[in-house]
Amino acid sequence: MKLETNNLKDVGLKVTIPRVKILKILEQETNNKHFSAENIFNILLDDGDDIGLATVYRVLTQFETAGLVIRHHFESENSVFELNNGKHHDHIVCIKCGKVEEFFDDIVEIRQQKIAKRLGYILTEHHLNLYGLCSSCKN
Amino acid sequence: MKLETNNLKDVGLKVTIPRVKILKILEQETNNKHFSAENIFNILLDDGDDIGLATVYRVLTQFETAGLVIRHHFESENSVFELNNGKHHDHIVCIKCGKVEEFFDDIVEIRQQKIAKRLGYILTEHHLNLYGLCSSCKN
DNA sequence: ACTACTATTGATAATGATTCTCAATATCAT
DNA sequence: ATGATATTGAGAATCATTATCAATAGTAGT
Repeated sequence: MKLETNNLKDVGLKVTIPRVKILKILEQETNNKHFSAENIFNILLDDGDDIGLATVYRVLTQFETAGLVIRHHFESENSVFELNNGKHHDHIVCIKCGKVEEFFDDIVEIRQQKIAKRLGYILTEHHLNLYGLCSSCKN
Repeated sequence: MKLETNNLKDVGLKVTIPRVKILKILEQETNNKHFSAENIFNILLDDGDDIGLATVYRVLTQFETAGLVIRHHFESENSVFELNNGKHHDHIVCIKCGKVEEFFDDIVEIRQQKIAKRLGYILTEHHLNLYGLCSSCKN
C-alpha cells in the first residue's frame, strides 16, 4: 500500500483519486512547497486529470482539518497550503519572485511566550512572516 | 483649522465630509483602535451620516496610500485599519473577544534582522501576530 | 466479485469582501 | 461666485472561496 493511501486512511478519509493526486502534488520535492488551490488545480490540468476546482478546495480544507496540511495567508494574498511535517516553523517570503523559505528561531519563540505572558495572555498560536528581497532578487 | 483638516491637507487630499468623519472615527480614543471598513460604515450610519460603503473603502485605501493609516490582516479575517502613529509595533489578538493589543519588542526585532541576513534577504517588512486568550477571556 | 449504503465528486450557483463604473455633486484656486 | 477637476453614492462587477445537488465511486459485508 502506497504512502499517500496510508496517510489518508490514518486520518479517516476514503482513498479517492482526487485525494491521492492532490496529496502527491503536495509531497513533491520542489523548490517551493507552498501551493494555492489554483496552483494545484493547474498542475492537475497539466497532468490531464479531470478534477474540479471545487474538489481541490474541498480536499485541501479536509486535509487541513485532518492536520495533514497547514494553510497560510501571506500578505493579502490567497490561501497557500503546505504539507504539515509536524515541525513548527515561520516563513520568509521574497516580495519579488514569491519564493517562500522556512526558518525556526528559538529566541523568537521564547520571546513570544514572554510577551504574551507579560500582557496576561495564554498564547495559542502565532504568525511570523518576514518579507524582503531574496539573494537572487536583491541585485 | 482642525486637526483632521490639517492631516488631510498635508497628504494632498481634499477636505471632504466623508474623509473628515472617517478620520475622526479613527482618531477616537477607544479600547480598540482597529476598525474594519464595515465597522466604520456602521458607526457612520449610527451617527446619521449618509456615506456609502464604497466611499469608506476608497477613503481607507487613500489613507493607507498616504501613510495615514496601516492596514492589517489578522488570521483570515477582513482588513482592519488603524491610525499610523509612526511607531512600529506588532499585535496580539484575543481569539475569543477579538481585542487587539499592541506591543514592541527589541529582541524580536533584532532577531528578525539576523534571520533575514543569515538567509541572504534584505528585509523590507514583517508581520508578527500573536493569538491567544486575553486576561479577561482565559477564565 | 456483487450489493448496498454512504461519502465524494463535478458543475454550477451562491456568497462575501472589496473594487469599479459613471453620472451627479462638492471642493478649491482664481 | 465660477469653472475645472476631484469626489461621491449606488449599484454592478470581480475574485476567491463555499454551498448545492444529482450522478458516481469507495468500501464493508456477503
